[in-house]
Amino acid sequence: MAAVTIYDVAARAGVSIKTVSRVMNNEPNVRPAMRERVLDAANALDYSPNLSARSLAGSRSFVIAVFVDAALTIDHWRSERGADYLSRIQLGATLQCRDAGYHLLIELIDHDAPRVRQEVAALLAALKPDGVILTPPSSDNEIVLELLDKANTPFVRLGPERPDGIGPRVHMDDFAAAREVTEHLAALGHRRIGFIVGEPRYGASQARRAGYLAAMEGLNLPVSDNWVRQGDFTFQSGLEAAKVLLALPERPTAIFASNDDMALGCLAAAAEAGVMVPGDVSVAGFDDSPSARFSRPQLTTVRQPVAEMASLATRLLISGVIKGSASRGQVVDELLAFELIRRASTALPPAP
Amino acid sequence: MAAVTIYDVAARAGVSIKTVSRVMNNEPNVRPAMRERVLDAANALDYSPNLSARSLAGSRSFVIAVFVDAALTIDHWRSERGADYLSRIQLGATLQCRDAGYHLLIELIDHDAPRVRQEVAALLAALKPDGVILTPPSSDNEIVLELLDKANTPFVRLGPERPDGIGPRVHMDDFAAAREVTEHLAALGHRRIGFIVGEPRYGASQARRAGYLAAMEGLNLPVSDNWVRQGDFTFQSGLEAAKVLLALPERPTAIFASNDDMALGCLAAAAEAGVMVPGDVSVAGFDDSPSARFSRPQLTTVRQPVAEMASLATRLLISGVIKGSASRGQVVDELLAFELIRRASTALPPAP
DNA sequence: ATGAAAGCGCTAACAG
DNA sequence: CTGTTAGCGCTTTCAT
Repeated sequence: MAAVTIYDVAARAGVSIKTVSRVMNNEPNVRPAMRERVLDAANALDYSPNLSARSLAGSRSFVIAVFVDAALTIDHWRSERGADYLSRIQLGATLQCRDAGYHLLIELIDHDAPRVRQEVAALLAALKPDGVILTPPSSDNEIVLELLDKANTPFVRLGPERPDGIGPRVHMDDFAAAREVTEHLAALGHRRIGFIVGEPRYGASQARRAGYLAAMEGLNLPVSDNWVRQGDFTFQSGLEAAKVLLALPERPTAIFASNDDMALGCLAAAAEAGVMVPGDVSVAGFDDSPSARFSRPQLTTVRQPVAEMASLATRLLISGVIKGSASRGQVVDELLAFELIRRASTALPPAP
Repeated sequence: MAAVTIYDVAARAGVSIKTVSRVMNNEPNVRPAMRERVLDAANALDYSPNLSARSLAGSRSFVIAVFVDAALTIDHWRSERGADYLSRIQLGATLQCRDAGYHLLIELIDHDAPRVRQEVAALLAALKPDGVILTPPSSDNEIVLELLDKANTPFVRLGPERPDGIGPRVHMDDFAAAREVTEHLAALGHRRIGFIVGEPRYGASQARRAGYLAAMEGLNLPVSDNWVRQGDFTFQSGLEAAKVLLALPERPTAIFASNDDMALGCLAAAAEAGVMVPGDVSVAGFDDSPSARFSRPQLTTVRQPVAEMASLATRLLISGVIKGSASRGQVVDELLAFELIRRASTALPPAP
């Protein structure tokens, strides 16, 4: 059962291995008749080129790697909640890879361990991936960006993330999305709108807060420092922040949490406090996670085009549009549209 | 920026490349002092062996592949519900791989397309993975099993699945679990217990039904054909089956659905029909999916040790306990424990 | 348009 | 214990 190699195909087709190689790689300079003959031989033998050999000899590995934060991802997997972000990435990226004969590798990286440098360098040296997709917060990790650049490995930074830093980005406009949520609440008649900030390590957290503040200012609505609470994207932090907000003497009639998990925490806090949602207070989230639809009431939130971003990133990488450090001059900055999803958790404020 | 190779390390350490190879692979027959010197050189140069070269030259590829059904997985990803099974697999398998310097590849395979044979053969030829983890329903696909065996690729069949067929298995006892759920309902006082069967293509479906029937018989409880409805593991099928069950003249006081999605369908059907859960009818599911905890009331269900199964399978593969077709004689059959999770959806039957 | 030769970076099978 | 010599299966480069 020795594996069938390019030599077997060449022998059967009566050509040189180079010709077989040409055919397998769709290179030019092969007469149609010849190509046909080689293809027939390959089919008859069930030939499939060995990836390692191709990768070793050539410049392509047919592997796209996705770098995700280890601690975060494991946490999400363990909690069986929130693994949703990675699932969407996998959906978008895997399908593209499949169509192009590529393989997708999810790699956990210890985003802020002292050994990131070594870990990532080793990964790149060992795998030599044809492209890397960076997810937040690695999209903003300068060490990672530097190593990718040095290794001349094409990569795409998946947003949201800080606008600075090198490299191609595929992202969405968190600022605009947060502004739109806030304006939606204002349009319903809310004037006292509370906000729960996300984990500060994420670029998205700042962007969303800025969007909220910009909307409030644009609408000439007052913003009290008391109404802006710090959270960290967890259910628990949302619950605690909401507790404080709901206990305020002049409490907000609406709370906008920077993500769905925290918004669910708000719902829980409201239930505990005997406050009706949306009767007494409206709650909006961000992400459109699956749980946003299982909650009672269902959450008004923002759908992020995560699968679409991953899909686009993968296509850019595979197509060769992005070419490693060679493309540093060239700017790739794709902005994808979000969508405000209005559900039952936001409604008119209570009559005064 | 040429990549650093084994020659660079050998030169710096003043030894032959073979010695470097020995050190990198933890082979014996290297004096500690020598090993130290090589390690120092490797570190100084940030050397990391090229995976493709190792794979091409040697017998190991440091890749473990997980075969999942394409249609099913894409569907789960799209619906953003149920992707949970794959997430748990990834949790268990990825962590083990990471610890051992292996990489995990999730491969979608078109389980019942005419081209499975070619698709899987190509995958094995191209990747030469050190091991393959088969998930249901691929665990039962004879073509896949045959190809794996022929390619001499070690593999583990993740259960539940049919007991027949070759190869090592890591699974849980669906029969016993279903029996336990049924007995739990009976212990609460239920005598008329309905059952919703799962998608027939899954071995688990039969096993769970058998467990239900065995429990009923063992308890001398009547089983009416009317109480056993066919479903297909979807919410919708659970909803429809439950509608029928609830409309029965002498309707069951408890419904045991073969998975959580269908159980959620039951909850929806009950709500529609104005039937209280668990006041009027108890509902139990199977899987302990995340949504089982978001539902109202929360579902009584069975927790499957999916991550543990994947973790064990990965360890078996990496450790070399399972050795491809060479091990066909040797029986590996690991049975992992499930857990009945009692939540609010099951309670005493209504007073007659 | 096709082919021959020379590696890619590593491990395997021997030699010493 | 350490080193030498061949490949692994493919792509590259350079002839033809």
